[in-house]
Amino acid sequence: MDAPRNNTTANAHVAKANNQVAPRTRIQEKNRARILRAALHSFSQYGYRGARVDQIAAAAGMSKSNLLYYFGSKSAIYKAVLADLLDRWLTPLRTLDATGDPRTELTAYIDAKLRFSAAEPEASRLFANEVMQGAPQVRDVLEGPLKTLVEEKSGVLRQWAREGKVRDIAPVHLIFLIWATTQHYADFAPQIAAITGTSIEDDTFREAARHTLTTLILDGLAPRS
Amino acid sequence: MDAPRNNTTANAHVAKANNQVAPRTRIQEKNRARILRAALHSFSQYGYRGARVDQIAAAAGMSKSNLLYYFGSKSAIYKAVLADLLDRWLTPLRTLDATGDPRTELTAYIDAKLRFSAAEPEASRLFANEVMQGAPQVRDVLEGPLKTLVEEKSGVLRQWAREGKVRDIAPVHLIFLIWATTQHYADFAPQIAAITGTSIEDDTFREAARHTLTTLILDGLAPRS
DNA sequence: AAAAAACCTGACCAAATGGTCAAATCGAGC
DNA sequence: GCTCGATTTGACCATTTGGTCAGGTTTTTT
Repeated sequence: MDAPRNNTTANAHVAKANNQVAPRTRIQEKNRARILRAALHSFSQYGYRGARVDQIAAAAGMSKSNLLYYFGSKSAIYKAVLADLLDRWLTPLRTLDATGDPRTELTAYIDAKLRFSAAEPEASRLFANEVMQGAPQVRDVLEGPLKTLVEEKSGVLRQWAREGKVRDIAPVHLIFLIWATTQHYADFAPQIAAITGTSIEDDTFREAARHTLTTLILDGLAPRS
Repeated sequence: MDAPRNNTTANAHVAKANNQVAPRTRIQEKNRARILRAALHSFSQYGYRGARVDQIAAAAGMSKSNLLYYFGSKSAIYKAVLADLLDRWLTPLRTLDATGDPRTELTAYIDAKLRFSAAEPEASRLFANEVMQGAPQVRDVLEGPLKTLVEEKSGVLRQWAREGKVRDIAPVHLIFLIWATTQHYADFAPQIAAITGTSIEDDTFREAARHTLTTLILDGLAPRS
């Protein structure tokens, strides 16, 4: 994808602001937020290639030119949306605590992931899309911080196993199972709606999913007698 | 998406053949197969909108014009690929047998799904893509045959529960769990590669996934004492 | 209230994209 | 080797798409 466009005199300040965390003005703050929201919607539904800049602009309620005033290019919008998203996606796993009780910790983790799927299904889908397309933008995050984090939490599970608190199963596959199942409710929402008539955004349904998942996982993990 | 194009005199025979199961000639058979293979590759990686007709043609080793001679439009190719795929995707669940032993049946089902992810990761990704975009082409299949099938197999699980063979958990969520986990290995292959350095196509890795999954699920499903 | 900076737009452009078509080539049956 | 339908292609087209730009309007600063 493209490098950010050359800074013309007209908007050098914005191009600079794009790479900063905090927007300069109230208007920038508002418009950047609206763009990111609209872009998340489009990118999550159509993927990078399939999303259309003018559609994002329309959804954000502004002209395409104005959108490109804030983000110099399509790929710049995409990268901004993705950066915004990664942290929220990664956070729940970080909180898994080795000193806590496995049942409590895993229950909390599964619940957090299910809530994320319910609260931000589009974020989940965008992440899925990016990864499915070979993770061109986030590969370094996957190979770096995420890999490290998974190795660390695998260590937690192995430690629990040594302490006899859980069974000795392959930790990465358990982590994949939790990711897969919790994200499935967001990523495959249309399929789930077609079959069950409801969605993970419905509290009752989410509670049923949570209950079934935690039951299966925790009892499957319970040490054999 | 578009309706198939009008049959011009030049290729009415092909337009007709497109809707038939069997191609007329050896050349048609070969070229249609090459197109479908190339199209699966592109659509699974970029989604419907993101895929490019000329790219598919190049990957199939023919001119764009020639590709459009066999399939009159982009959406016609897409529909053909998807139709090709649906059956293979649905088959494993159909074989789940109420009269069999739950452990045997579920193990076989999980294994079949994992093998599908390993053998046809692109098919799995294309299906994921289609569903994530709201299942515009396959919604009727999801709401019809798939829903019926899921309800039938939910009945099987409930029956096993009544017979005391498995615990009484919400059947659909168990089915979703198996779908999610097994497809995850195909759909999120780049993420899995980044973390583990291998993929579900590797026999050893698939065996580890199979073992962890079946262990957790079967023991999680074992009746409480 | 000026001046400066930030914000916004419509007109415009080059490249890409899905698709058409007339004409050339191929290949099996006679 | 001729014929006729099947196959293949390159030239071409209309539309879409990401992006630019000159200039106008609004907001902030002084």
